[in-house]
Amino acid sequence: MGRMCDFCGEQRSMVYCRSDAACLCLSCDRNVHSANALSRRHSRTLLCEKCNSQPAFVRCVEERISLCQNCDWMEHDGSSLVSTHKRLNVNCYSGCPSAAELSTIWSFILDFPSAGDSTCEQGFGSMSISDNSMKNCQGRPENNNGQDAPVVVEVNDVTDMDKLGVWKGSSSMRQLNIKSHNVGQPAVSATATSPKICCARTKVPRIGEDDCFYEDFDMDEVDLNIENYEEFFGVALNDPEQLFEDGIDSLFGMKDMFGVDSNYQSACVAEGSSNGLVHGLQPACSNPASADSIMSSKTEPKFCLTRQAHSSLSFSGLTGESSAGDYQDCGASSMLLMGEPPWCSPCPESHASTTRSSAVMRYKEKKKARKFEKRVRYASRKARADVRRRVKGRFIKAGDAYDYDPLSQTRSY
DNA sequence: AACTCACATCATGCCACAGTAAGCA
DNA sequence: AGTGCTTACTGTGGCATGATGTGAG
Repeated sequence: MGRMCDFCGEQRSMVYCRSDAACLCLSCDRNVHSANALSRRHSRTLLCEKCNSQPAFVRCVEERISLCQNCDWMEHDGSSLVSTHKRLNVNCYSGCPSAAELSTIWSFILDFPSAGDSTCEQGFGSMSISDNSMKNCQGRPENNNGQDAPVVVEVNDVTDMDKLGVWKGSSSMRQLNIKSHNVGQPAVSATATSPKICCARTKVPRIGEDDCFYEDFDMDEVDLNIENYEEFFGVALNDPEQLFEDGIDSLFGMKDMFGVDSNYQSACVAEGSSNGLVHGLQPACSNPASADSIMSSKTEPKFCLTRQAHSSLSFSGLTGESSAGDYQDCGASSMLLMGEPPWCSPCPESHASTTRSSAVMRYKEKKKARKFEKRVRYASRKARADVRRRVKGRFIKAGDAYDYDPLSQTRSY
């Protein structure tokens, strides 16, 4: 018996909404996400049928089960016979697709239950699958290497790819590639559009900050503003009290500059926090020398010292007895599996200053554009707030005159 | 260099009300 | 221990407002 719908509590949940962090049955999914234009944009996907708590990542054809990244990893570990199972990407969707459209998105589910009427409430109408509202949740290009991926995401150009979050190189993708699973390789070369720092041979895609897989990660819970990149690039730091935390920030600042997903940063810091990593000056990483590495990187700022500290952090996120699920949304695993971090390749000295300035510039741009989305803890409250009428932004009593109605954008006076 | 001003950005509080937790019988 | 009721608290989004930061003169 699967998990019950978080909204009605009566039907078995089938889809997972990341924005709401909620598991919903198809009926409630339609009801909740037809409430207004914003909720219609929520990206949803199948619910993992094994853990019933995470968004599905792939569909195992042999086992006829949808799995999240963690469960997929455990089920199809390379050492096991089932690692050869054929698996299909599970796509995200938004809007209010009909049962038929959902069947198209997830064509591998033959017994797809009907969700009832296909038309959205409030006359919104269903959103066409072809309108780019549907996207690959893992940011993977579809249907490559002859894999019969359920839906082909049409991308007009590179810009559109970025907008869609298509092939932004999520950790999940890289893990599958590395493990040589049956899930396809990217048809679109990431190197064509992905900026890299003096490591042209690296074929690692840039990790997108807007990767939908992480979109509801709560950045508010951990203050991760990176303010110390200047120091990292050459200004000595004299305050040992601040040294370690700034080192963490700077590390992540480096990561951020080179395009690594900010959620990796937050996830790893969160993980570190749970281990007393951030708040105490405990050794940040699995080996005691790691913190010292960070320290030394501060007093003698060089790129390769950053790498040293980085790899230590990666290990801290992956070693030990922790469940792999703890890192499911953390790019750390892939970062580790990729081996050499892309920015650590030896660079000709003549390019160093150019590289650094461009990295700083890109980092600043990215920092400027960064979004700190908050996590919605109670989807039902959000749903109500989304449709509640207001006067100057304030909620009003039911029946009172209003100046803003999220549903109709009209005024009562 | 110090100051003022204008503008931009950020943080906070407010509102109604359903849901939740705690306390009590 | 379990049940039912009451009460207090929480969280949700858009807007207004004050605080803060920044650059020009």
